[in-house]
Amino acid sequence: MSDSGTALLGDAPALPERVALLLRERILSGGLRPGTFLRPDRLAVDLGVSPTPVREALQALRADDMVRALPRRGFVVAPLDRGDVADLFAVQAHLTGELAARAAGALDAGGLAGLQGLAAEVDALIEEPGGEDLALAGAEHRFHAALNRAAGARKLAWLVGRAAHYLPPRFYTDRRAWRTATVDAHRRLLAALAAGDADTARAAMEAHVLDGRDLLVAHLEAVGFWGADEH
Amino acid sequence: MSDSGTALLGDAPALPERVALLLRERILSGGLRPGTFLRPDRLAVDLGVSPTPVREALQALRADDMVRALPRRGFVVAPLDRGDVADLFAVQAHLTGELAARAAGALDAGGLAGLQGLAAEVDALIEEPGGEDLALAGAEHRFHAALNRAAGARKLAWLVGRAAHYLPPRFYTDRRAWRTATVDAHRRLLAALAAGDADTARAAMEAHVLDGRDLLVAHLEAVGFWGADEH
DNA sequence: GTTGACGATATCCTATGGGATTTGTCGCGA
DNA sequence: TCGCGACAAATCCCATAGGATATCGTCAAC
Repeated sequence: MSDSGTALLGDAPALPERVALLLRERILSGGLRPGTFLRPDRLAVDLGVSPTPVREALQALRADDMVRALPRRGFVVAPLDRGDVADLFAVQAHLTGELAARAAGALDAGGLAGLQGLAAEVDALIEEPGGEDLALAGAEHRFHAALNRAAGARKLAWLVGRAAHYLPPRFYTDRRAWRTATVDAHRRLLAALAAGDADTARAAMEAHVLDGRDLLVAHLEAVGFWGADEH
Repeated sequence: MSDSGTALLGDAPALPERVALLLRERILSGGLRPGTFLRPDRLAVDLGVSPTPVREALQALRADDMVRALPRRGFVVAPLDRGDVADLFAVQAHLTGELAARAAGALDAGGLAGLQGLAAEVDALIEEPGGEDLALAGAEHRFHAALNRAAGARKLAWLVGRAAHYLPPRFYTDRRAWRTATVDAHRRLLAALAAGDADTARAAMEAHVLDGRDLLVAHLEAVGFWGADEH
């Protein structure tokens, strides 16, 4: 907090959101293990920001159930076991599948063309091996957002977005397996949407989400997230 | 900011949470219609608190998708139509039912006795016609929380808690129909739990949640929440 | 009538400080 | 020696003030 304010962060979106993103990554990277205590004021000085945006970021993490508030005592990183991840992605797959199925029934020609364009952007970025992770993640996000908008179910899309915070970009964008699986999933999904086949769209989307789950689980295993559990 | 700080609020839980509760009630009561703009600083002076807890409360509402943030322009009350409510409670019923089913399989004698005790507290408060709404809502909450704990699915319980913010206490505790339906639902649920009958427990709980949905819908109709929609 | 720039307003964040509560330690008594 | 109560330190929670930046309304110019 000596010289220039934001020290180790970029400066594109709002500050609380960037802090929340950083904390989410630290938690899922194993840097902050479940049970770790977080002191807001200390975090603020460590990150080089003031307490206000840190407070807000911790509130956001609390809404994701990634930290829990201990009144007058700070925050703790919430527990997360294999069962939790399984539950989370089971719901995620179900809801995302439902959204895809609804989109299949509600999509007009223009909407379909728009989705195809977004999918093409994603595919193009996937093909580039040295591509920007952030650009790829952004394109993927826009694709899903457009699909959800087409489905016309705001609250379902909201729930999906909540749970999606458990799968940050850098845990999948650089995985070769995910890249190949994704182009295939998008292809099958778009074919189903074009045909208005809700059931196939649902199935393709569910499979896509479960691919993401497998990636996250593999990552968590790799970093030893579960610690000394009974394996 | 003139004299004593907290002017029109109680003082039991944390301040941001109380502000969030108050805003949630205002929105679902029709006082703040979807599309209404909210200015954080103005809200702060109107409520007689500082901008800091208001910021945090609005962040919490944003996590519930009850308001949306417009960067540098404040917040808007999020849209909510009949389809949204239907979706929300369909998911809520499914997840709550799942939790009940798991509890049926995982409950030991002590846990069952504890739940029966909590249910008895709820029933006692329901019988008292002039009973305290807050006490009843608190007892009901503890009952469901204990059940969710017994089910051992943290993330499912978390998702249920998010969506539950759409059903504030005062929209159901004073409804006679809800009171009679609730004692019956609890009785059937406890019987199923005692017998370890997961399917019956699930069905009873789903019906219980859908009762709550019907109450909310009736309330929203009564206050003219939907406004000039095509009915 | 449309476009451009200017000033007012409000948000977002920083910085600081006080009040209240919890934690940790010490001393006392059993 | 062990349990218990009180004091001190640390920390959170919230209030307040102030500055940097983006948006909106207005007005002049083309």
